[in-house]
Amino acid sequence: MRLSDTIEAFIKQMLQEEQMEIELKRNELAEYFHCAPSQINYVLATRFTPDHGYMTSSQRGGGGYIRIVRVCRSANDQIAYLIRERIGESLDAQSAQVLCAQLAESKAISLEDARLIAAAVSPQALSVPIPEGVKDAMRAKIFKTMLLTIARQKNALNG
Amino acid sequence: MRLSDTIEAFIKQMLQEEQMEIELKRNELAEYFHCAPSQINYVLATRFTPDHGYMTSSQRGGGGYIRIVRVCRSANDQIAYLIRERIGESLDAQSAQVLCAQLAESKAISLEDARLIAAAVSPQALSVPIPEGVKDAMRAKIFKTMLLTIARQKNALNG
DNA sequence: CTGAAAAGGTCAAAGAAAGACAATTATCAG
DNA sequence: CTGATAATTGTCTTTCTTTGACCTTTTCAG
Repeated sequence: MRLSDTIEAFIKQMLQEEQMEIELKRNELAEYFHCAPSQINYVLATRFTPDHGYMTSSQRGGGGYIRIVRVCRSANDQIAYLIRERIGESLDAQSAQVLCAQLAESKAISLEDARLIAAAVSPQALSVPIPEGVKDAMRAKIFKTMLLTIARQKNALNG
Repeated sequence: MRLSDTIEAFIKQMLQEEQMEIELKRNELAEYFHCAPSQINYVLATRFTPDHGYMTSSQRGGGGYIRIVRVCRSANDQIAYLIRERIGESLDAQSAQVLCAQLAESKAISLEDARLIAAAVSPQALSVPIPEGVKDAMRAKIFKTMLLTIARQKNALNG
């Protein structure tokens, strides 16, 4: 297993046990995992972004820290945000995958539905010879169309 | 016996003994069989495609891997038939709709899943400026990829 | 006030896989 | 025998991870 994954898991563990908000010392954590301090930044940059459902902030100098907050939205808000603001006209493959994972993890949609969206917009599913930019545009449309469909189906149940 | 066949058999052996899902190192496997690493890609591309009932994914970089998931299907399964025979390389919008309706009607998949597929391959979702023929090719791929995902989820429940 | 110490940030380079694809070689049907 | 198809190899590219050198901000002692 990669070090980055281990660190990611460690941080998520902390977030589960404690609560939605933790504070950590970059140097201590780096020391603990015997890695360069900037490795911590790498983990945050690749696994704790807003797309992943986290906000981070930090303070330098004596007594400095890194704060990680888990963002919590209702399922409806989250879906609406994605459709109206986040996705837009273009979505690359990697972001799509991250967003699907996040939707499932936050229980905004079921894991099964998340996998279905991920499958539909995966590079494999879209592997025809057209420019990458066009694929991103199509990915955005497919993603939004499917999200809308899921939202409608959810509402049909609840009323 | 050709090397490719040996590698194919080896991977299938792993998939039977372990479970439906394995992870392997491309370089290790290539080393083991004394062949070029790209040979592994060849085997995957020719023998572990969606049409064969497999899904593959991979990760590059340090700690990279190739993951292969077998979607166990009974030969007479309607989903398997669609993936292997019916859909093929190209599927127009109208046929896609009909197929979705039939799948739901015959209870091969749930109504919700049928609607999701229909949404994903609808003209609306695919409305970007590319030739109609390319869209049909893409529709076929999306359809098959999603069906395979559903099949996998179904038999994850049963065992 | 000021400068050293204590954080954390940035960025680029090195390393570690896997992917793409062209070129070559083997096999096989006719 | 020959042309087509399949298999094999090699080379170059892309992606992800890890490290390290250098930069900026903040605090705090004197």
